[in-house]
Amino acid sequence: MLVRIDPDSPAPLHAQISAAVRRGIAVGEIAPGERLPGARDLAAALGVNLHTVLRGYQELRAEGLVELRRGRGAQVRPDAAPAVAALRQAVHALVDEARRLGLSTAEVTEMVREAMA
Amino acid sequence: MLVRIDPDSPAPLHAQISAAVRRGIAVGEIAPGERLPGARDLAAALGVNLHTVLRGYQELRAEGLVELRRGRGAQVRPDAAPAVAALRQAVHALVDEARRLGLSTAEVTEMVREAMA
DNA sequence: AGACTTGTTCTAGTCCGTATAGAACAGTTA
DNA sequence: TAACTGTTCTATACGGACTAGAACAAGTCT
Repeated sequence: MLVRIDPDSPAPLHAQISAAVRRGIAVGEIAPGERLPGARDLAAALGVNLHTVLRGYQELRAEGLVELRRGRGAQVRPDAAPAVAALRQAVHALVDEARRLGLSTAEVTEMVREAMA
Repeated sequence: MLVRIDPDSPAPLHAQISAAVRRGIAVGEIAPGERLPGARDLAAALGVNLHTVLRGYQELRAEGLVELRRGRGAQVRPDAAPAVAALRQAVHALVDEARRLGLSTAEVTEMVREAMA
C-alpha cells in the first residue's frame, strides 16, 4: 500500500491521507480485511506527525471503511468497496450532457483538469 | 439575485458567495450581462466584510464568469452561457467526489476520455 | 505472565488561512 | 464635478491544521 502526500497542497494532510487510503480501497489496491500500516510507521514514512495520520484513520473509521483497535492497528472492514462504480456512473451522466452541448472531448477533459487544479 | 450564506458552514464565506453566484448563473437566475449587487451592498446585506465579497467575486472572474471594473461593478460575462455554467458545476461536483476518493487528475480525465469515445 | 505493539487521550505550542477593519487610490458613470 | 465601485495596502483577531511529548489501555506474541 502506497500513500503519497503533497505538503504544498491546500488540502489538509489528514484529508490527503484518508483520501489515499480511500482511493486504495476504491481501486482495489487495498483488499477488504487487509491491515493498513501502523500509524507511527506511516507517520515516519511520510515525515508527518503521528496525530495527523491517526486523524486520517479516524476519518476513515467514521465513514465505516476501517476498524481501529489498539494493539491490532487499522484494518479495512470486510464490507468496504464500491464508490468507484458510482463515480464512473456520474462521469457518464456528465459526458452525456457535455455531448448534448456539443463540447469536444478535449474541452471536457480540460474542464476537469482545471477543476482538479 | 439572492445570495445565502451559512456562517456555521465549514466552507469559507468567500467560497460560499462565489458558489451562490455560480449557481445563479447556472440555473438562469442571473442572466448574462446582468450586474451583480455592489460589493459594499452585498457585504452589508450578508453582514460580511467588503473584502470577503470581493474575494468571492474575484474567484468568479478567475473562472471567466464575470467581469469586474471600477465604477461599473461586477457584470456577468455575455458568453457565460447558463448551460455551460451548469456543466461546470457538475464537473465541480464530480471532481469533488473524485478528490474525496483520492483519484488523480490523470485517472479522472482518463475516465472521461473513455466515456466520450 | 511478561514484553511489545498499537491506538487513545491529554496538554501545549506554532503556523497559516479566513475574516474583519480602516484608509487611500483609480477608473466609471451621471 | 460628484458619487459610485473595484483595487490595493496595512493591521489585527480568531480558529483549524500540524507538531510535539507524554502517559495510558487494549490487543498480540513469545
